[in-house]
Amino acid sequence: MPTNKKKTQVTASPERRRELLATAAEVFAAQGYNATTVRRIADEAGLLAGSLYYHFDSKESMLDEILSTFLNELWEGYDAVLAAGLGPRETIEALVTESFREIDRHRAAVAIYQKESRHLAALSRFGYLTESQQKFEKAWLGTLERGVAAGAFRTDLDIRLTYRFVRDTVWVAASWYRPGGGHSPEEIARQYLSMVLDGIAVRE
Amino acid sequence: MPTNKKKTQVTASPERRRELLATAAEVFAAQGYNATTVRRIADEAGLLAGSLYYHFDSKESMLDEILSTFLNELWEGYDAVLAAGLGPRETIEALVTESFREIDRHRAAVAIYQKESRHLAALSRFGYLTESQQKFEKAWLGTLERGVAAGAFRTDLDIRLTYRFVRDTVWVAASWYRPGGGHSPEEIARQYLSMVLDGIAVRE
DNA sequence: TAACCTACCAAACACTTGTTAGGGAAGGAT
DNA sequence: ATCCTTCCCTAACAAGTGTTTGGTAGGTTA
Repeated sequence: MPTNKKKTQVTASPERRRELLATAAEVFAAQGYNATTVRRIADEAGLLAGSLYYHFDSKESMLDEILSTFLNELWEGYDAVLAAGLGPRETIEALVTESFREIDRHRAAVAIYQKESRHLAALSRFGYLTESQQKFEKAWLGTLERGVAAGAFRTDLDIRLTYRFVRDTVWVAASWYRPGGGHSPEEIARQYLSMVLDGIAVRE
Repeated sequence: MPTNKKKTQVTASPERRRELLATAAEVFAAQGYNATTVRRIADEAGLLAGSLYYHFDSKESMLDEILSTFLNELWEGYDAVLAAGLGPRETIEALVTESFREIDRHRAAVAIYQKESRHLAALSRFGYLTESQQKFEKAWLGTLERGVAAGAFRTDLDIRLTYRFVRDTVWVAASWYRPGGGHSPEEIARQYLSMVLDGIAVRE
């Protein structure tokens, strides 16, 4: 026998899995996870509800795979940035740019993450969400603190407020961003960084 | 007979209604509307599921009342600001401050609004959500354009991107804000405005 | 040809959901 | 003492939920 697989799904082509997960992610993002029925996903994918269980253990495991795949890719990019040894301002710029690239690639997953991660974190299966969020906070807050110490960022701001500000401004973009909509991720990142770093008011 | 009331709920004290709506809003905000069962709300309020239908027509009408009450109060404040004839920068400052006050007063409703408004807007019953959103965009975008024309705001930014940026930075605060948590709404508004207007970077 | 594997369907299962109907206890008004 | 109003409970309903079981068409392999 080959290497032990999951219980239900004995054999399956990875391509078909990805297809189904993509449509599932789209529906989850549009309707919300709980409001989405397994039959709706099947409809959208062109098969019947029960047939999904040939590919996946459960509705929850679909969500799990969508989110963990996204987070893994995200941290690949983040870790590369954090390991590059850049200065605080350049690190922030690189993190923001990388974030918008991830939104471009995984906008459905990001939207789901934002809507559901809070109450999903309560389930032990999704414990990695809390881990990721802590690692995230450590990276961003640490960089901001480095920047304040190095004189790159203002000292008169509450640093935790600043952190939440920067974090939120980046990720809520997933709620309105549509790929191929005039602005490239890099272009959006540039404008966002310009606003966050220098403000929208005219200098005297 | 007294003035005609709704179908089911013949008589009821407005105070009790508000109590129940408050706990319902809290649960909706924490778990999401669809993930919240009517039994869970009843549990939290200390009565049984069926008893809620003495006070309300349906689960949906609870949500409706929560959101419309919030939006009515919000527009009371906004309209006052917009009618004051302030300059663009002062208008933005006043709108942001007012927004944080509303988050302070209706944080549960705001959280619900953010999570659910997108797909609720599809239902004709919640058509006022779309109306409100359009009015909202008109007010903010208009003020920003006025500011650009008057030389108060930068001209090199995409104005719609700026609008979404300012809008989102304000309202996502509802996801982490907790009343009585050190910062007053006015204090948070001051810091947010400082970041949005002048940026977080140190000036040369 | 026969055996096998992949990917699906058809039909049902147990359970949860929002909602309703009828009743009753407490208390004020008559 | 009787009635009425307010507020809740008990008990059930029908529809919709995620999931399972057994079967099967069509291609690949032996």
